[in-house]
Amino acid sequence: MIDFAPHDHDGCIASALAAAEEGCAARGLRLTDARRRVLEILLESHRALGAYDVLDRLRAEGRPAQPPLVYRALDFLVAQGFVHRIERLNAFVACARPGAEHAPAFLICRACEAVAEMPVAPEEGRLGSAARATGFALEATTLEAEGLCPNCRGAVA
Amino acid sequence: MIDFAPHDHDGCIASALAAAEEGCAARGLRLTDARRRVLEILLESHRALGAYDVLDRLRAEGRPAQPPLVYRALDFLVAQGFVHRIERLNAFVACARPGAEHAPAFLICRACEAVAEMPVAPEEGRLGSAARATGFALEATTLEAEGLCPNCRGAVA
DNA sequence: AGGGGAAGTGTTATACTATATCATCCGCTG
DNA sequence: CAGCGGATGATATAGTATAACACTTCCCCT
Ligand SMILES: [Zn+2]
Ligand SMILES: [Zn+2]
Ligand SMILES: [Zn+2]
Ligand SMILES: [Zn+2]
Repeated sequence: MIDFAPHDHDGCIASALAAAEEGCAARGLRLTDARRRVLEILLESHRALGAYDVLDRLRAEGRPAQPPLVYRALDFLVAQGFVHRIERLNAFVACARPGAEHAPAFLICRACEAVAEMPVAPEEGRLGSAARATGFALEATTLEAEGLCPNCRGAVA
Repeated sequence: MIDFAPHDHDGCIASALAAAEEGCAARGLRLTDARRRVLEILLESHRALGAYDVLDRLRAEGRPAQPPLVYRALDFLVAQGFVHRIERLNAFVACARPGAEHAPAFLICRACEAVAEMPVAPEEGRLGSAARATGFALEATTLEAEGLCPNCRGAVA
């Protein structure tokens, strides 16, 4: 999802799952049932879900599950780049560009809670040059913005 | 602290406290004892402290205190811009430029946990233009990077 | 001085987020 | 089928944050 526009979401889900399958196969890793189901739950919407939201959905569909199951699955999916963690929300969102190397940035709507993943390269911005200037070795960056998405901008007073 | 270099830290503390006093006076707000003490604790180091770290220090100096006291003080200090929240760490750090309008970015050393506040303007970077392009109304941005500071870069194997 | 409202604090309880630990199971390889 | 490593089950606990309500303090107005 490059912005907040409607799109072929079924295809969106299918291609993300396919990318995850391929990525795991290529790296000799297993997209187990639990991991796959957690990814599917996150893919259902372009919103960030808390680990316990995911847990609730697993339980709602009849799977007994405990927090560690969810956190293990999320850790795996994040490590493989199929899911991103949203630090501002302590929550998780499915990657909109699985497979491609990318350093994502996020636009988070505070009204509808939609999350859009934008393709940026933070290490090439001012932070990167500032880091280089001070001798800081960048390893991971978080770039998140909160505000109102185009859809909610009109709806809210 | 613009980078990880040594500096006149006593002066650093004094000027930050003075800026907080002035800012409160100018806005008709009260820098109460609790708020001031929490700010002082954060100013002691250029590191991010968790709310419960602050709580422990308050208690260590003989003040009975409960979590809400600390969170209220932190909320106030963050709202006034005297303290910043570090989302990646669920922790708080004293502002290095109190008084000045700024949209801060942070470099966080994963070895010594020092936090440097860098002056950047995220809304002018690619995220800003991407947001504008999609009609997203930016309200707050988080820009944080983790890595190794110059001091720890050599020290770690 | 006294009344009264807003802001701040005290206190208890609880919600939400995340991990440690150890036992067990499953899938693969030799 | 024995053995190994990764994955899951299960229980407990650690760490982060807020709700709710009582009480106090400050400040302004009379
Ligand atoms: Zn979609
Ligand atoms: Zn929205
Ligand atoms: Zn200093
Ligand atoms: Zn360091």
